[in-house]
Amino acid sequence: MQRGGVPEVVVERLPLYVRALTQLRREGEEVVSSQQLGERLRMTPAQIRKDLSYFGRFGKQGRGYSIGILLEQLREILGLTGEWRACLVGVGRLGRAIINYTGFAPEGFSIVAAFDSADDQVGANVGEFIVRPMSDLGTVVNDMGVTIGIVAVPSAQAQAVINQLVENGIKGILNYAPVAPYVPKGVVVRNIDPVLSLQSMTFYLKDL
Amino acid sequence: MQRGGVPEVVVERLPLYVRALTQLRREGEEVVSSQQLGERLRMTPAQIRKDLSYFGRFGKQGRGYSIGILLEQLREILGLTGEWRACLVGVGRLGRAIINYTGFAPEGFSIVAAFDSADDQVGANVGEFIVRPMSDLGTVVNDMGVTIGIVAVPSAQAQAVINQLVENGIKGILNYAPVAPYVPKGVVVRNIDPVLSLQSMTFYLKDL
DNA sequence: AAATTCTTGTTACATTATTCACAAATGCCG
DNA sequence: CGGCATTTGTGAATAATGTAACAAGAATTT
Repeated sequence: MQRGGVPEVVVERLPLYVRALTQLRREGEEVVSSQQLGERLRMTPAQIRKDLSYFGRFGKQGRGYSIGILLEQLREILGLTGEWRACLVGVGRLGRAIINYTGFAPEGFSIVAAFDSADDQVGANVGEFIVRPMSDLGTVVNDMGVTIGIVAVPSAQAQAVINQLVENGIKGILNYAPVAPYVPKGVVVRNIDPVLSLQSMTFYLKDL
Repeated sequence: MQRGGVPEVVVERLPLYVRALTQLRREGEEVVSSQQLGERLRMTPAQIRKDLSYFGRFGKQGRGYSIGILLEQLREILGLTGEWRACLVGVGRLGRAIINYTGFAPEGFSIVAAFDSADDQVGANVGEFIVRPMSDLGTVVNDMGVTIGIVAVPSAQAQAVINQLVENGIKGILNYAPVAPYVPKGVVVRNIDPVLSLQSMTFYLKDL
């Protein structure tokens, strides 16, 4: 349990609601019940109602939730109303793929600079960016209002890079390196690690 | 070593142990205590011991765990002793990045075929593969012993693709599309969704 | 070889998360 | 309008997960 008494598991489900509601709205719906939302997301209506109740009372008995209103509220709660600026560190294959990934921008996350700790990458053109040296980090973070760092460096360098990001004021880290990084309290980390996912999957597959 | 009765959260932590132990072994260590392992992974020693106790008794009092033995046991438990063959569906930008990702092979996961549902991609050369039409799926799954499907298609097509994979006998799905797919019981899904990760991160960043 | 220090595996306890169940609203139908 | 069908928000009950505590075994020291 963290911030304002809202359990972290609950916070992690809110984006799911945002996504489902967005889709429903695109489909022309205006109202949705916890029942319907639950069917779509394959979770119990009770859980949805309970989750939402941590933040307020958004529904109407006998009717459900106004999609527009709930969506707006959730986006506000999650801090998704503005633009979030991120910098990428590591422009190897993975980093290049991340730069070219078109899924971030529509959700309000923009990559505004690319760094690499290897000298032979610095100065190179990647996507629309010129790769910068790590020594530029402080300036870029301050000047461009960067709050999120995306880490796509080899695991051996990941912790060092993350330390540098944190020292330069980065508050959120999206880590693609296969390590469990240490960060001081107040810095938020999310790990993206498909190998771990596969390795727990095989437990269930192994003698099917 | 029974599967029924082991909490899923525990199974999801085992790969973390495997990774930490592998690293320790590379560093030349032979023995590790739950205390040391806990420091490395930033979790309590009690949790590690409890997790392991679901599967057997691997440690020695007063000494700790033999890294070699524990590693071997965990790899066995997770089904990581052999090679797992996967096919990729979707050879857009994301799919191409996945094909070229070098992190899977060393862990025993190999991509052995690439598909696309768009006709204009079929026949194209991607990495070392010639992109196949979805109609080849059944044959490939059978002939090449593919058990895992990696989905990297636009979200609108994801569910349909997943249905096809399941119909053709795929048992595990690594889904990169931003949807929560429906699969019948017995099929295991893991979702990779960096946008969701960012969207829950911002909750904690929004008024820092 | 006794005392001391470690460290496991496990049981008991504490905390966290999910589901249930129902009063109170709301809308709809005839 | 009255009755019926919905559906929320929530407190209580249940289930799941995590932590602490400790007896017992093993290594190390004296």
